[in-house]
Amino acid sequence: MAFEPFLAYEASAGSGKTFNLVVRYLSLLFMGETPSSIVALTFTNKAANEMLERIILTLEELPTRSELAQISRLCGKSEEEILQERPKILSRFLRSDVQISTLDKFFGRILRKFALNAGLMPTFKTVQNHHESALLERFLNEIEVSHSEEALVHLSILSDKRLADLFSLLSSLYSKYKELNLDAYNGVSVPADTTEQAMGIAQELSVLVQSKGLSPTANKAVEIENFEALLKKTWLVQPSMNYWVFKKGFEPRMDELLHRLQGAVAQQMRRREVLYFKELFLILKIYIKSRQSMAVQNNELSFDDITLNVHTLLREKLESDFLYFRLDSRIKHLLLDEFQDTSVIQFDILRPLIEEIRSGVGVNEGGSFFFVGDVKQSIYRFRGGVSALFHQVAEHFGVTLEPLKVNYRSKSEIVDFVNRAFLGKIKGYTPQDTPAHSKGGYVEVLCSDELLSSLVERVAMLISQGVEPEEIAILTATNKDGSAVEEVLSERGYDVVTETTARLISQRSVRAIIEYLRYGYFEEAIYRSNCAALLGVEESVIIKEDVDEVMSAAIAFVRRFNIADKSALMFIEALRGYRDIEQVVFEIERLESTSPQSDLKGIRIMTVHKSKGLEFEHVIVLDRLGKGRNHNDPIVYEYEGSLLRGMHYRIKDRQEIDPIYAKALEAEKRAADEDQLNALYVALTRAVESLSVIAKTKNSWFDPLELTPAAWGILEVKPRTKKPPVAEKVLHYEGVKFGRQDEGLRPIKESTHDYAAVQFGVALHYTLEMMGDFTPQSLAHALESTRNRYGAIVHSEALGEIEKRITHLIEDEHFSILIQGRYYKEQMIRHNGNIGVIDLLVERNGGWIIIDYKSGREEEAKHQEQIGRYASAIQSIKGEPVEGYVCYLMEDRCEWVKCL
DNA sequence: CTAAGAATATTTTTT
DNA sequence: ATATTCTTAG
Repeated sequence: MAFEPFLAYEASAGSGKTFNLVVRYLSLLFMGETPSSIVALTFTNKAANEMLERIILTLEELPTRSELAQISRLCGKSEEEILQERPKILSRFLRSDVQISTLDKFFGRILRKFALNAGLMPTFKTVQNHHESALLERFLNEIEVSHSEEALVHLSILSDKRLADLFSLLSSLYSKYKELNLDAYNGVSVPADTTEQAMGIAQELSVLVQSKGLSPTANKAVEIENFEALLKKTWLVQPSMNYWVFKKGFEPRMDELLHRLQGAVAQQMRRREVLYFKELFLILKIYIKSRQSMAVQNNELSFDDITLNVHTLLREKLESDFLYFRLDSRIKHLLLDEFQDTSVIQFDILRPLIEEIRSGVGVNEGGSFFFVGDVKQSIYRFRGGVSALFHQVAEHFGVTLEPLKVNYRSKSEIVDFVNRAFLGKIKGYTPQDTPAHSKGGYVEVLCSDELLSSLVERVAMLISQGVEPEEIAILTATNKDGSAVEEVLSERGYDVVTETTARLISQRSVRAIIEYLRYGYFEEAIYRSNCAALLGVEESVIIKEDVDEVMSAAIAFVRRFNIADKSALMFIEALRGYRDIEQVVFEIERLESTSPQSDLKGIRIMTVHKSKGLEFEHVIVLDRLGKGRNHNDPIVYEYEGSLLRGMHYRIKDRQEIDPIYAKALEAEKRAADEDQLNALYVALTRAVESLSVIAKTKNSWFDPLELTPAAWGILEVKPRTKKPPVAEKVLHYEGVKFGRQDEGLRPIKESTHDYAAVQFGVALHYTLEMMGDFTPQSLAHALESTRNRYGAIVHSEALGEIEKRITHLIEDEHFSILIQGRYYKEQMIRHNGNIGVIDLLVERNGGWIIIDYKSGREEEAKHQEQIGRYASAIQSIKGEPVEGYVCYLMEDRCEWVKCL
């Protein structure tokens, strides 16, 4: 098998996608390519980190890894040759600017580089949401300036929507505005108004029906006051009047009139549609403008803003020659993971890059393009993911497409079950094979109307069989379901780990505080009712109080109702960052913090979407606790492959009288059903050893699979494997940064429950990390970044405090002596399988100095132990003397503790 | 037993 | 916005 430069794998669940990505990546390295010429992109940070780790681990353990043979075959070198080159390759990899990241980070990096070309500041901050009220204000201002008030009002009346609903529609349209032709309706003439005509026909029909001497019900049914009332009639959308109370007096003339009436109504609906889109696109243009000027003014960009700006920059603004020269003429190899989730815009940004590679001329000679994905696991359509791209791109670029058919993850009973469940349901489903050694496994399907108690039962059963809680994962349809499961399991004394994405402000206790503060500020009863409902108390118990002192009002409230959980405490800390009550009530919805995670050990609970790409020994998939989905997008999008072909205005029952619309609606329904099926596929393919499906008896999420309660195989529990102490393995990264401390590499200790202190520590480290060197100038610069990033959480006194403490450090004599030499910041080391970060590592005269900053002395022993571990790690790889220091950045001075 | 119409309950997934 | 439940007429 020779190296195929243009290759894609259709990788079903568990078929070794990461394995193949790693083999591909390493083969490129062993073929002599530099790490910086290879860009590998995934969708989640988790996946990016995993890939990086796997690459390093594989390189480390290459002699014993199964990847070795594959790599050898791919790059046409003998295994001996490869092993011989390994140390050189490893060391080069570790020294390089490795480009393994998420698409969003990659785009963010490009945009920063070219920020000035895009009319942005390179220091822009990435935010989840824009400041909604400010954006609305700006938008209305633009509306006024462009004299479009009338259009806005008209649009609002046409669609019978409030401004707030229109506004959220606009923000969802914004992310795909590049796919729309905003001028599509410019020359379209508005169909003539047919209300009169329709009313005339309706009148005629009414007279005809009433002449038949039918029942009062029939006569009443054809009584029509106005056009709006006509639209509400059920008979209007029937194929014939020969039914129900009318059939007694039916004559063909009635249907003739009915069909003419339907034609007139359909045209009226089309008229509404044209009017709607004309106004909507006009307004959307204004929205886009205000959104962009808002981004520039606040120096804040959302993920959408970044992607769209990069697109504009790369596809519209810059000469491509100039661009690629500056962007990175070095990008020679592109590896894309989870390709089925790529959006049209995202791919359009990458397209020229692939075309360059495909051209194969000049610097691009010998380039390659590789992607993996599985259209069966495409579940991000709502976010713009277009799975049709997968085959389209493969065909367009002449990419060899190969299926990976063997499932290495799940035991055979599970694979067989999944094959049975999805064969004939997912279009083109090919059953997966299992290797001989993964015989066995256990699957059960339960039907129950007491989902939660059945769940508890299953969990108890697994635990009683000797399964470790950490090996169990419960997958839910929604985050809300996840919280419900969490609640019921922790009530029974189980440890749980929730990985549902719960924003701090959506926690019950926090919401209650917010509603209370709003009640105090606005004095409107609705907030009191909300608050009382959240707390489950009588409304009269909520008393309006002065909330000008936000913090103390919130603290008093929390004490009174005894709701001081972790989230509430963290929220109160976050309130510190707000100027006054006004800022709190108007801006709190933007607070981005997430609620603190529960303990690290326990049963894992997450949504199916979150579980994608992960695997667990024992999986329980729980039916949705609430009702099924409900789309309320007023627009029906019509796709042809990856191309947005048309948009239709959603009107109730329109499909009955408008075949074109019916077709679009049908296609949309099919896509939605497919999404649901794909989500189920993801859910059922996470398990290694056992899988339990707990389904409702009616309106089940699993209905499309037509499952019947049964069990297959035997539940086998692996004997408790005490992890043998792994031989100390260390690895030292040089000059590479793989993320920030606050992004999960350093678990934040919460033992003190002092969130202010935690936040302070994080901000302090961030500032130190942002400093180019240890001068007052770079401190000032770094503080600016910190203010941008943590301004909402860390109050300004704390920033002053950070400045003071770091100034002590810069001026510290001992420090200036210690850092004489080459120093590396934020060095990552792998240590017994864990990744650690050394704040500052100094290389001097054939020796090393490790410095770790701390903001408090609470856990001194732990700090020293940690430094000790890092030191022995460095010592064992470098074989050179190492000194370790903990540097306590105190309010008035630096204190040094030498370890080792 | 069937269908209309009113009243009522319930209503995602995330980088 | 839609699914479900209830009432009513035939």
